[in-house]
Amino acid sequence: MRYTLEDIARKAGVHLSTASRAMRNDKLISAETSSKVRELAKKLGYRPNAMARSLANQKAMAIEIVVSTIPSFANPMLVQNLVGVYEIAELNDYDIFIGTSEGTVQDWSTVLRAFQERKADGCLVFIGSDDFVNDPPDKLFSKLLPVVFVNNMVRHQNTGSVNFDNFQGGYLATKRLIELGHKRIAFIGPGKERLTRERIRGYHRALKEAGVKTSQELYVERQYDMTGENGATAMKQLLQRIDFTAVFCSGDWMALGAMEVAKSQGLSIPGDISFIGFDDIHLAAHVTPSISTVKQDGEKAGRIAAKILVDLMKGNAVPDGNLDITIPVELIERESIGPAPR
Amino acid sequence: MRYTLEDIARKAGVHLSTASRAMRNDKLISAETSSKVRELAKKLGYRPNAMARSLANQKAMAIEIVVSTIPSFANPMLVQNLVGVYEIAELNDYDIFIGTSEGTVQDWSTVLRAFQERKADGCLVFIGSDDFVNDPPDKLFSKLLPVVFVNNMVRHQNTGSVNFDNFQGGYLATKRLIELGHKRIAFIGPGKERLTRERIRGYHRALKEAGVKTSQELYVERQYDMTGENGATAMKQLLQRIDFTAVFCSGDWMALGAMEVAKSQGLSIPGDISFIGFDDIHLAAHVTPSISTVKQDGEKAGRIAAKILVDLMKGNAVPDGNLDITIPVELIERESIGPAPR
DNA sequence: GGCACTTATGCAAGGGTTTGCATGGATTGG
DNA sequence: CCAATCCATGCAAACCCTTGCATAAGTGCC
Repeated sequence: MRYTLEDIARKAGVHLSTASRAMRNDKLISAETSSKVRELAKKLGYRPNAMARSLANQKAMAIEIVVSTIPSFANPMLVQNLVGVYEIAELNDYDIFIGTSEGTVQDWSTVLRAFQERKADGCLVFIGSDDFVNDPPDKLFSKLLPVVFVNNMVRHQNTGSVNFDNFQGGYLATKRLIELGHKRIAFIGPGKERLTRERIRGYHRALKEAGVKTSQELYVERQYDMTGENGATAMKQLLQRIDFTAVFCSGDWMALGAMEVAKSQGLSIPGDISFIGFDDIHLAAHVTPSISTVKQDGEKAGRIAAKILVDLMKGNAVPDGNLDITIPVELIERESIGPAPR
Repeated sequence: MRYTLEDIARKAGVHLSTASRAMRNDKLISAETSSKVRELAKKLGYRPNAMARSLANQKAMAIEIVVSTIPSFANPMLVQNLVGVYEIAELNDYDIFIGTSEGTVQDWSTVLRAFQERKADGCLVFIGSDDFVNDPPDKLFSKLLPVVFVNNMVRHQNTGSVNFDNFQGGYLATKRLIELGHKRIAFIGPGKERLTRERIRGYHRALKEAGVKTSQELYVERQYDMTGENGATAMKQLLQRIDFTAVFCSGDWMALGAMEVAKSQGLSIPGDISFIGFDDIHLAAHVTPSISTVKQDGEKAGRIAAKILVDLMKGNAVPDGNLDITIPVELIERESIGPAPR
């Protein structure tokens, strides 16, 4: 048997509205009545109907997590983010549900739908590609649905963003390679992602500072995800057309794929080529050789993003400076890098 | 501006209820009126309020995904499952949200809550541990909330399950090792998980069929997850106390961790020790040496589980035989196994 | 002891849909 | 031409909760 508030009220001998207030510990209700109602509710296992409550409150008490496609969850960084998000969501009584942009990168329909159907009070967007944000429909923002972007940025009303300091990451990694004597440093990554472009900026800055000439041939931009396969393909192209002594990969998976190719061609790591990745996925420390990388605190990013979103959803005033956050990164040195071969 | 059905009705010059039916293409409404209403709704961007609709229908049109903790998503098999689940959910207009059992394995509170608060019409449980199912509260099932278990099994009313043929997997893997001449084959896995226990059964069966004596010392059961760390720890214990030529690991991550330990101790794979894993995670093919493993079609499991759940939620009759499904597995041979050293 | 307050509770509208039943007009058949 | 039918639409209750306002009972004051 599932009880309704009315059942509880009747059995407790009070009015429906009194029971409602009692359940939420409203100070209007006497401590005596209040506890009587609450105990009865507890005994009967009563729980308020979330839909009715949402309807009355005009709050869904839910956050939509937007990813491009479900396999995105295979990205360990996203999982880390999620841990942080969940922590904050739970603390604030928000449920979390999943939406996809259905592959069509430019597709805002999920976000819009969540809002229009009032299934969520806000969205957390984990899509890094530019396409997604270049031309957000006015419809969306004019309606003031709170949205927080992770690894992306859209400045608008009711919008926040959380990004790692990708520029700094690219800079630190490249600088370290230069310190080790490398001059010809290749880059592999998906150029359509905002975060990769930032890393490239850091890469260029470090090269420029050191007076190392950059060459267009040293880039390989893959169109899409940072998968091992893409890393491997890019590596094969690089090996065919140019010589170099180090590779900076915009993602550990890509680094892993690229390293496999190098190994299979009999190259020694880091003897012949040094590799440096990005993300510090769990695996990076567990392969041979272990991968040097730029570490990002994914849980922290998730927590911050969720906090901003909660504030926006609750209508709390958030100082402009706290809406767009950049999180520092850290270089982790492991076996995959070494002095440049002479 | 967000419109309500009443707005649409007024502008279309019809009654609220007529508009409601028109939106759903009810045959009661004339084609003319119907299309007039629908076009107007489309033009104004009207979308029904999901909460109000849920309240009226007594359907949340949502599925809750229950995992033990968020980091479970780091398990690639779960992600594969999710791909399948999402496909079916979307097809049937169900939303998906995430719940955890909050670490306390025995905690059914999330599942109960989803049901009591009517936020979900059914649950998909991705928790393999026995604790979780040993003593499910009657409350739960007496209320007939549809639940489908993946990698676990609870036979009850309104309940389904999807499991891989773990027995067969354990059997095939072990048999292959035996064919390669191995006699002392160790096992590593979390014994509290139903799926691992099945694999152990298969392992024993193969040994028994071949007349190979099994030894208690060859097991190492780790309490919890199939992480690389646990695999490594177990491997260290094994190496200290006994000699063997092959290890069957109940999970590729464990195999990877165990292999790292072996390599770090100067053992050659598969020269000195053969390794075989389970799951065929993406990574298995990309490490050196690549890992032989038992492959499971995760997406298929997800799809089947979701289909069963949808049927249960909709009240469709499901023949008893279609409620508990076992999916075949396949042995994938890679570099990590070879003939037993003599 | 009447007045102004405070405190605890009840009343009823409102939130946006769905849906069984009633109604009114048009159509058919005898 | 009227009764019987049918079709399209309107009416109102129901889903379950929240909340501003009204009411009733209890307190203190002069």
